[in-house]
Amino acid sequence: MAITLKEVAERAGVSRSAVSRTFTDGASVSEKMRRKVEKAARDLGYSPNALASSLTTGRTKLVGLISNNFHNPIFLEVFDLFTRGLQDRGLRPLLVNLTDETDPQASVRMLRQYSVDGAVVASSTLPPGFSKAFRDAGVPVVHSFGRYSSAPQVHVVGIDNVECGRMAARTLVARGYRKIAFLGGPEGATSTQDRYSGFFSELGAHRDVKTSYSFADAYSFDAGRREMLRLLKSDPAEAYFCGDDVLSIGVLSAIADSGLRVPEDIGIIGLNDMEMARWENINLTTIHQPIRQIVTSSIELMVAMLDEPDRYPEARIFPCSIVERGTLRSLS
Amino acid sequence: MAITLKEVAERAGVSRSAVSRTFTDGASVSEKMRRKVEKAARDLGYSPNALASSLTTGRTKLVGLISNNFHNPIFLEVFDLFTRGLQDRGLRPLLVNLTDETDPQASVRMLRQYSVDGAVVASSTLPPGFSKAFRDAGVPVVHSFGRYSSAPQVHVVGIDNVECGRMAARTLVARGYRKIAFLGGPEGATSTQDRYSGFFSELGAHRDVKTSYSFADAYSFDAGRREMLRLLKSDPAEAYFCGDDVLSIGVLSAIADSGLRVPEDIGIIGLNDMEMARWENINLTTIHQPIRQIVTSSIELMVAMLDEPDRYPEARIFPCSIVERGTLRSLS
DNA sequence: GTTAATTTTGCAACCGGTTGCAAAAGACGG
DNA sequence: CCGTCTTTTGCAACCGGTTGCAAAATTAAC
Repeated sequence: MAITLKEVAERAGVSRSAVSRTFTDGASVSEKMRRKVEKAARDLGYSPNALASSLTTGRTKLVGLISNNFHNPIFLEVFDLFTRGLQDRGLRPLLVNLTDETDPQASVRMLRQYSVDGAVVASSTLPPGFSKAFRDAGVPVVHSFGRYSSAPQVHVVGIDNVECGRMAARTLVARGYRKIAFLGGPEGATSTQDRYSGFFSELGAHRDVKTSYSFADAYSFDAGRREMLRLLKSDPAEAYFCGDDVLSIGVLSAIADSGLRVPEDIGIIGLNDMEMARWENINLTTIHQPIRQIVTSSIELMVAMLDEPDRYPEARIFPCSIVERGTLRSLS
Repeated sequence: MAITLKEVAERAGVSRSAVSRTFTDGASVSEKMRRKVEKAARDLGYSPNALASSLTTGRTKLVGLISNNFHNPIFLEVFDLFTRGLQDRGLRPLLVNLTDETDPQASVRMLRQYSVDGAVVASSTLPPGFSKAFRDAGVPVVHSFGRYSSAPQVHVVGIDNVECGRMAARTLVARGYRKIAFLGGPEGATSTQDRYSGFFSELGAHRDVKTSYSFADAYSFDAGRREMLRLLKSDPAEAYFCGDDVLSIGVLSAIADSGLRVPEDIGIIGLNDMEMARWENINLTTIHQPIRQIVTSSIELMVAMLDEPDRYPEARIFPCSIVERGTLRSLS
């Protein structure tokens, strides 16, 4: 159906190699030849078949974009940034939705069938072992929003969730809260575990602070609301560090329904600083996660790995910062 | 790097064709041969190269998933549904972000280079001409959330936006509002235009209703809030039909800030019924758009077209319905 | 046990490109 | 104008598969 190299060659009256070379930059073609070929190509509406060429060059410019976070609005921004960033570099994202698939091998096999040049795992909940499966299969991989490890097996770009936990704890203590709780996201998520451990390691130094914790079963409004409604039934804490902004918003809604006020009766601090957090009717105090930088850096790392597949694995950690809005009582 | 057909053939001591046939269903292979080949393949960790086979079969199982809506949370759900639905049918979504690209030809060329089997345009703002460019290039295309036309040039799956406009108008009139406004999304979007025309065609029959209209410059919280703050300065209407839920939420926030109450002072009706609309702290009355059905139907249509590329174009229109929540005064 | 009908297998050409190599063409110097 | 060096071009093999066709192997029928 589509026009092939051969047809262009025939029309231009040159060899197939000549046509191939005009469309390969860096190849040796005279100006005269190039013009002749380009004319023929234009007349015929030819455009080279990227897949066929990948067969010999070994590069498809396809990059697997793998995620299981299709319910958290911040991931729409993540996808936006990734797709645009990859496109700008001539790479094509092959999107893989892991929602109902947890076996890394299946994804690895699939992406190898399509000869992707690399894979980006964009998820804060998948375990490090998942991305390792790609590396073991010889597929360059970057785990964005993944767990930081001091001896990373694969490239990781993200934040230090342990430090975020500490930061939240310090902030709450500084505001004078003395009965503090951790309301985490899914218990199995690495991000939840790390924030938990940072949070409580910091609070360990404060013997006068009463602590408690629980987990929501998803990073979602409903999960947050449900869990908070449960907590409100019996002796709630003075302030909660929530696993995520969207969870926090559910929590806020539960509190509002119960007739209590934020921040007067209960303080809330979230994490992510998603767009909604600054909506005037939410106005959530939260910890900012530098999504844009994480994505940009992930793409740069991916691009670097295409030229240097055995690059020594590194972890790139970006600092987070508190964004003060209206859901914690003020310092003074 | 990866294991090839030839290596498996050598190890199994059979011809390359034999190996190829064991991995092609419907091909003639004896049980004995199949076992021999499968053993060799397993030992070597072979998996066939989908791209190489596409060269001869003419099918890549790649489907372009094209959108420019990377800021509206409902599209995260749309992407979720599309990726899972396509995956379930063995198709692979190649994601194309059109945010900073408006020339259809560039996308068409790119997707042809990757020999996609088809393309899904998922956007309520792209003009019909955009998807037509794919059809003209011989790429099977479905425009999801696209403009309905009685003589569609390409397959369209979506809702009747004109009827939605009418529905909103009827609802507002029935609630006794007599000073009614249209607060649309981007003026250039086909969905905005259609809702506008339906809305005012219905109101044309009511001479006693005062009308007005304006447009937000994006389907976003900020745009809605900004526009509403402007409108509130001078003689606002009694009720607004907003182009979209996320716009409505921005509008609600502006109204709350101004000290007015919803629905007592101003009524709001949105469109989409996104997840957030039913959050207890938002509780938006809106028009439900059956996203799940639209996506499922789009995928079915896409799959059908793979077998029958010249299928006669059809429009599949799904009915919308009003979801009554708390932002319009009650009927009584 | 033969022979015919059927199934399985391998050969070789092909899909749409790329690329090493050697021949052809141009550029340069004298 | 000739010889040499450099650039451009075409040939042919290859990338990793598929497939029509005919030969080989089975199976069925007698």
